[in-house]
Amino acid sequence: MMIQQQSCAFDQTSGVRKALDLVADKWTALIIMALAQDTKRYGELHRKIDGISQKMLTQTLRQLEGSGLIHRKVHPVVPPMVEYSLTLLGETLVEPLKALCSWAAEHFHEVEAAREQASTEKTNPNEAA
Amino acid sequence: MMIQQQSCAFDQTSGVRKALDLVADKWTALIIMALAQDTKRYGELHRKIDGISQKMLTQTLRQLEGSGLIHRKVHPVVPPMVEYSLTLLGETLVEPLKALCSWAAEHFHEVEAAREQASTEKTNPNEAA
DNA sequence: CTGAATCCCTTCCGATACTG
DNA sequence: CAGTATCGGAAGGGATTCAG
Repeated sequence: MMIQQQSCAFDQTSGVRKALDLVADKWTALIIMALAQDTKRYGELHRKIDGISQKMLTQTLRQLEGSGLIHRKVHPVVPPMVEYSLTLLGETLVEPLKALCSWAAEHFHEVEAAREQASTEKTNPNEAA
Repeated sequence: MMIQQQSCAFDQTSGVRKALDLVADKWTALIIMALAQDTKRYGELHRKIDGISQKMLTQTLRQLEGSGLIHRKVHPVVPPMVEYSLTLLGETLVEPLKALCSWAAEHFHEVEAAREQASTEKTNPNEAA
């Protein structure tokens, strides 16, 4: 086992990995973005993100809470009511995330076009002649 | 099957998903960031990222090439030499990615502190008294 | 050097059922 | 409503081997 050290955060892998491991959870960013607008209840998140299962929602929520990015407020009422909101730390993540989403909104057409072209080239190799 | 439409890209899930599906590959962002500096050969990337296997490197490289984010230039020499570089489209992704990495560099201490505290609270529940 | 292909183990994650 | 527990398929990804 070796310890590798680097000075610049995005010059090497370590800093990048820490960011991605947090965000690349496929659901993490969705939840952050959903909560960026306002506080939401468990069911609201479940309905809003919709593709997510209870398992993944709860699991990701727990992880985000443990990482200090969201706050979980339990209201002692019946039926149970739990509200999730971003912490101050969580709010700082919204900006970079929005930057990424803006990029996607702006360029995903080009990405899909490139993919289309890549498929076409595989199908019709004579194009390259 | 239902079609859900939204006006704002990061208001709903679809736009966010497209961005994350591209970046959340655990290796994709690393490669983009590695190439952000300059053109690199296969072996250089392999050495620089280092945690990656040949399989994942090649696989991710192919995917990025197919998405039009990187360019693959084969030099007809022996031994073989292949250089990878960002396309113009790929370069547009660097900015948002750096934003994310900057966030990580700036806040990952807080995240780890929160995680530490979360573990402590589980171990010592009497803290909350 | 660059890469393809296989094996195989691990993790992810969705579906389902159950609880306070 | 807001979870927890378990099962099982699917996918991710590492190690190894072979090839041009």
